[in-house]
Amino acid sequence: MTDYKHLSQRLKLMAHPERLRMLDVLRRHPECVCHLEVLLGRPQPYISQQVRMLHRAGVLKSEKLGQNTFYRVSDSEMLAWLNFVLGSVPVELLGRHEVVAGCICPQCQREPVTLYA
Amino acid sequence: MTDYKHLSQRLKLMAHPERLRMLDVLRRHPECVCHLEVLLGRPQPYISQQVRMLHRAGVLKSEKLGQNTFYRVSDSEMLAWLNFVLGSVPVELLGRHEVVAGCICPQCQREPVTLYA
DNA sequence: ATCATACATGCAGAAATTTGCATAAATACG
DNA sequence: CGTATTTATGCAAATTTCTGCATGTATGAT
Repeated sequence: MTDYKHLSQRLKLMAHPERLRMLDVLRRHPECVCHLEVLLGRPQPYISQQVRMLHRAGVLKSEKLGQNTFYRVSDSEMLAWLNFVLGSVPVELLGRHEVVAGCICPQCQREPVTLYA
Repeated sequence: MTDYKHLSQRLKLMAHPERLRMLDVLRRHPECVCHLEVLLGRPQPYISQQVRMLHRAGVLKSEKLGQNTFYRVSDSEMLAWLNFVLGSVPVELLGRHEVVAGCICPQCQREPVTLYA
C-alpha cells in the first residue's frame, strides 16, 4: 500500500522553482548560504528558510566551517531522483563549483576549502 | 537552461495525495469518473475537477463512451515518470481493471468495453 | 419530449504555502 | 571584552491551492 500523503509531501517540497534551482546547483557541488544568495538574487533569510525545509526533510546535509554553513545533497538516492527530474548534469559541470561575480564566499575567493573528510 | 518554473508547476500537479492515487489507478487501466468516485470515496465534482487539471496539463487523455468518460495516462513518457515516482506496478496488477464493490460503471458490471482502437 | 444518469463547470470559503522583513544566534576577529 | 560577519528563526501579510456545493450540460432510455 503506497503512502500517497507522504509521497505528495516530498514532491511538494521539490515543486518549487527556487528550491529546484538550489538543488540543481547543490547536486553539482556543496555551497554556502551566501553563495546561493548571490546566485539566486534573493535575500539571505529567504535562502536560509528554503534550505532549512530541504534540510529538515533530509534532502540536504549541512556542514559548518567557520562562519559558513555548506549544504549538499544528502545521499545518492536523492541525487538519482534529482537526475531523473532535472536531467543529468552536463559533464563539464559535474562536481564543479561555479564562481559567481560579487560573491565573497570562501569558495569564490579561491581559498581552498576541505569539504570531504 | 532549465525552466524551473515550468518544471515546478508540473511537479505541483503530482504533489497531491488524491491525484497521485488516481494516477496510480489509471496507470494500470483506464477508468471512468464514477469508478474513481467510488474508489476514492470522494464526491463526483471533486473527482472531475482533479481529473480535469491532469487532463489540461496533458497528463491524462480522455475518451467518451456513451455516458461515461474514461481517462488514461496520456503517453509512455508520463507512464515512465509515474513508474519512477510511484515504483513499478506489481505484475499481478499490470493492465488490470480493479472491480470495486458498489461501483455501477460498465467495467465493474463486466460488460466488456472496447477502449483501445 | 421527459426523465435519469454521468460528467463538467463555476464560485466561494477554508486551508496551506510563499515571501518579506525584523531580529536573534553563532562564530571570528581586533 | 565589543564588533563585524554569516546564518538562523519568528511572525504576519500576500498569494495560491484545496475543497465543497450548487448548478449546467450531454447522452441515453422510455
